[in-house]
Amino acid sequence: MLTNRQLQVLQVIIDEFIHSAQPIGSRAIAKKNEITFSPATIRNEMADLEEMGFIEKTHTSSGRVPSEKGYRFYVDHLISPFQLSQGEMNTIQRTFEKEMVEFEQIVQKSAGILSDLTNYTSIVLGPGVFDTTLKQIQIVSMSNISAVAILITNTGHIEHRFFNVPAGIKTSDLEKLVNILNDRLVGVPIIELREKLYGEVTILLKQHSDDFATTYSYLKEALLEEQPVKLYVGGKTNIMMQPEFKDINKIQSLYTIMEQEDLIANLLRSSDKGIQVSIGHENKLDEMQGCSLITATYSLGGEQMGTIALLGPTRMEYSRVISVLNVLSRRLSKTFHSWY
Amino acid sequence: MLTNRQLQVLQVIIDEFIHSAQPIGSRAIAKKNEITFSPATIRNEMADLEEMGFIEKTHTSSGRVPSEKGYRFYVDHLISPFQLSQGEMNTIQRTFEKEMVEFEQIVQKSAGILSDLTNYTSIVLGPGVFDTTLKQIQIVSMSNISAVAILITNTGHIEHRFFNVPAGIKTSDLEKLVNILNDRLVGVPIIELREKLYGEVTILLKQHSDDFATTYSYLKEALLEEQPVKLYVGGKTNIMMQPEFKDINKIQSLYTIMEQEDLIANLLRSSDKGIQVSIGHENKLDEMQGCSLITATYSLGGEQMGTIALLGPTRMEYSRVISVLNVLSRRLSKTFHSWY
DNA sequence: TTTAGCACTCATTGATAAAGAGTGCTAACA
DNA sequence: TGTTAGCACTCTTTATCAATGAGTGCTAAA
Repeated sequence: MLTNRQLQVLQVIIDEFIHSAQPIGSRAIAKKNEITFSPATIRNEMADLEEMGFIEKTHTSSGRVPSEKGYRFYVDHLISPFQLSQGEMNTIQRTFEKEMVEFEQIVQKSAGILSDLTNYTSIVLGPGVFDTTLKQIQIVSMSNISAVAILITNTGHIEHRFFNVPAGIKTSDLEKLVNILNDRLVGVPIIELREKLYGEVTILLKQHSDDFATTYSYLKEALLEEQPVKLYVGGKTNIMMQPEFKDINKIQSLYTIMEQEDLIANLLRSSDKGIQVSIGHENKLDEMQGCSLITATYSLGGEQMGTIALLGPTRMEYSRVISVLNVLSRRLSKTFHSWY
Repeated sequence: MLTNRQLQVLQVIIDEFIHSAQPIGSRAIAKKNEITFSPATIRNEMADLEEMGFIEKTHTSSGRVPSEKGYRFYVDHLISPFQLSQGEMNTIQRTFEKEMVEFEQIVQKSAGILSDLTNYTSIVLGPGVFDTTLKQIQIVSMSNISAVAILITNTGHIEHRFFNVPAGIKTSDLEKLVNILNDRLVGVPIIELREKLYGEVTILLKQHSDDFATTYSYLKEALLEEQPVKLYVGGKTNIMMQPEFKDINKIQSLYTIMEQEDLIANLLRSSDKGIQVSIGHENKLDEMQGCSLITATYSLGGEQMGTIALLGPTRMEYSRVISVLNVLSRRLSKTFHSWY
């Protein structure tokens, strides 16, 4: 549909605009080495490209700027694979070589790398409960009336929940309770926990004293509490360096939306496998107009575990960002794979 | 040193400026009810106040603006106690009434209240290790080569540290180890942990096998890891609403400094008991020029536990902020007191 | 001692002009 | 017939200038 020459022109416009953030005129395009035709010819092509909706003018006599449709086309057809420099690869390598035994830590580090390497804002969604199973439950009594349950999953994730204990419950009772729970629950996938706790285990505990049942009901509640999602954001201030965000109101609305972790977490969680690019209006959130969000998933044994993402202006270094995400998501998958 | 009339004028200037963020002229001052003298008189007084350094002009024929010295004087001598509205008191009350069993939770909520109530940015330093003692250590084996130690303090704070386990160590060995540790360490103040671990316990464990000693050395390292400080920041975007921060660079440098949690934590930790006000240059950090930081401490049984703070422009609603901090720090102290 | 009056200063605003970048169209060219 | 040079035109940006208005400092009168 597009002629070869139009493709060339479009590519130059977007490449240039991504780096300069300035509208590109026909003269500037003609100066490029790979362009062998005159500004007048380019103007004709640009008129066509504009008619097709790939580029826009900021005013009647301005140079051209890519439209969102233009970016979409660029991402789908024009970007060339980007090679990270040896130095950058080394940085990543070194970070992952450091012995890390903790899930959270590695995920957090990744957020840092992403934003440092791209100068955009990174968002990393920690591994979900997808195929994690319960490894152990422990209960520690804190006082006469309260105790804390500690949940440990096979992925090394640890959580604790406080709960109330009825008066008169002895430590030995708690121990008995925790033994029963461990008996029944170790190895159970987290997502099936609710079902087990309400079914099987409840029935089993019916045989015991009332106090026991009350304790269990408190504990059950604590165990089933929705845990706030873990979201790691890196390079939050990077966004302020982009000229399209020199306006404080834009920044403020973006920051405000980013503080709603649930929202962002859901956004990332629902992202499809592999690299996904959402440009401007393709994002559902109004606050993200003018932004692009690029996501990549990481996985363990084919099972999708979490998502890493970069947020920047629609005028984004797509090819660079995509390869950084690619490298890092593979790296993450590999690391997790080597653990389990 | 200052005449009554000068005090009055100074007070009006600062009060007004705090609310309008605009230089105040003599005419505007004369219009105030409590002012009974003419603009010309006020101009004379203002000239004097300026000479003494309490107020400044933005240019030769502008109205006056408080200087930092002016704010300092205002805070020390002029502010009148401020009463929170009944509604605001209720908000606080309601938040604290909700049953909260967790340290972190209550501290985090406090940060939220502070920023909501003042429209500034709140920073809350969670309770330090000051007089917390170890309640229990648990160890859970994660794989052949790694395990996790879980530390529980008497204040309900829970932490976990991963560590490597030499090949050949059995679960029963770990149990033995943890029993020894609990025997020796329960009730020990966290700040003495290092000493104990290196002294007494190391000696005690010398008797056991080499494997045991190796395991212990890994574990010891993990236990003594510096834990990153817990800092809760609320209403980060509030700062963007202040007209003095319409400049994106200023915002960026402030955000960047606030991301250095260690720095901020140290700043707060070193703050003196009670309410402390640092105005503009009184702050040590360059990035905080033009800002005021007001801190309040909360305590348990006379022992200082942590700090809550509000950060805003030097043009801050001091009287309101101070009373909010007062109310909240007392409330926090009270809550913690009722727990232990 | 206080205040009215007045000249003066400076920021802000709007209007106007000049410069410059870029376009679209037309006509000439290969 | 596709390509290009030329040119009139549009629109932004920047500078300059004048008018307005808020506010001051000083002087002299009350």
